[in-house]
Amino acid sequence: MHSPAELATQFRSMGRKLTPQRQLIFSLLHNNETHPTAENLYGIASAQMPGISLRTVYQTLNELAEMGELQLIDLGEGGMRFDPNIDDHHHAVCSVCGKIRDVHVKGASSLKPNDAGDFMVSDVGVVFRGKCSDCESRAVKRSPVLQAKVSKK
Amino acid sequence: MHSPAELATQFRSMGRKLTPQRQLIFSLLHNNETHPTAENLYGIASAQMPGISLRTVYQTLNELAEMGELQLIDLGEGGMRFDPNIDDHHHAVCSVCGKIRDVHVKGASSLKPNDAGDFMVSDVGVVFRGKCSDCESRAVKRSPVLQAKVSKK
DNA sequence: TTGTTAGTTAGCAAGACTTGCAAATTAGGT
DNA sequence: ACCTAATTTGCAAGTCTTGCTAACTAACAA
Repeated sequence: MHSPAELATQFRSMGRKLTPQRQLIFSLLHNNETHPTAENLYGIASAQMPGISLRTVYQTLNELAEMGELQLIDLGEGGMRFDPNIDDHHHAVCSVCGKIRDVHVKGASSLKPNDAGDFMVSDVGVVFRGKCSDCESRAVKRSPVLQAKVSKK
Repeated sequence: MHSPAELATQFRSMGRKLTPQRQLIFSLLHNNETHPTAENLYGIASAQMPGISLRTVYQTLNELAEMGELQLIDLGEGGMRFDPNIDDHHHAVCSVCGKIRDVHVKGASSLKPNDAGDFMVSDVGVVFRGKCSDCESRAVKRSPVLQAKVSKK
């Protein structure tokens, strides 16, 4: 996603208005790596601008997506996630905490479907599922063995 | 997915009943490569068994998914798709006709996230988006150039 | 065959997420 | 300060899926 300032210019050049709501949403998305849902953003936005509506958040997100400023991610968990990172990247999803990380994948763009006739690939998406380092270390700390050690004190 | 007969045995060995509804759904899924939605299956099932409920279709699909007999695919198009193919495979989605094809991808399982710390990968999913051969050839047949040729007759 | 009962089904209500709509509001130019 | 088209709100509605429960039935035993 471009910077809030650049987006502002772009919106105006399209004959669209630069409302405080839009500015707020631009700023909340800028450098945001949390892959928020619309509801997530609405929660944060409400704190800074009481009265902003969820409808407006959705609307602005859709506009940005149409402009190619956001990547939409649907992991089948009941809500779309919005990613302002539009680099060529992929995602790693922790099945414990649910967090999504942006990851780069060497060789991803040269992957090819082996048996799909003459399918013309225009985009490749890779999703890794597994356990992130935070959850892994937390699991170790709470493992039965270690807990036994602790409780012997 | 295992064969309907094998699923029947498996269900019974779990103390579950082999109802006509389940048998029908097993048969509709067997060798089904259309990646149907619950609604799709309900439509076909209703034709053969008027009165079967959509609720039952969902229920059976969820049971099969929990048993690891189905793969769930969510492409962010507003409905889960069910895939009885549980081989190690991936998907190619045509952005014109929406059809999903099962594809094998050489090297997919050795892909690694480059910058996600110590993320422990347990599963990798690849989705190709593009245009399938059917839609490609259809586009050629209807191209302006060819249409001009045809209209000159 | 009949009886028993735990597992299933059907149908509807409700929940989660997202969009349509129309009235009220407002940014940006005159 | 005024106009007007764009935007925001709030609510209703749409889509997909699940919760709930009364009615039903497969499976087993006598």
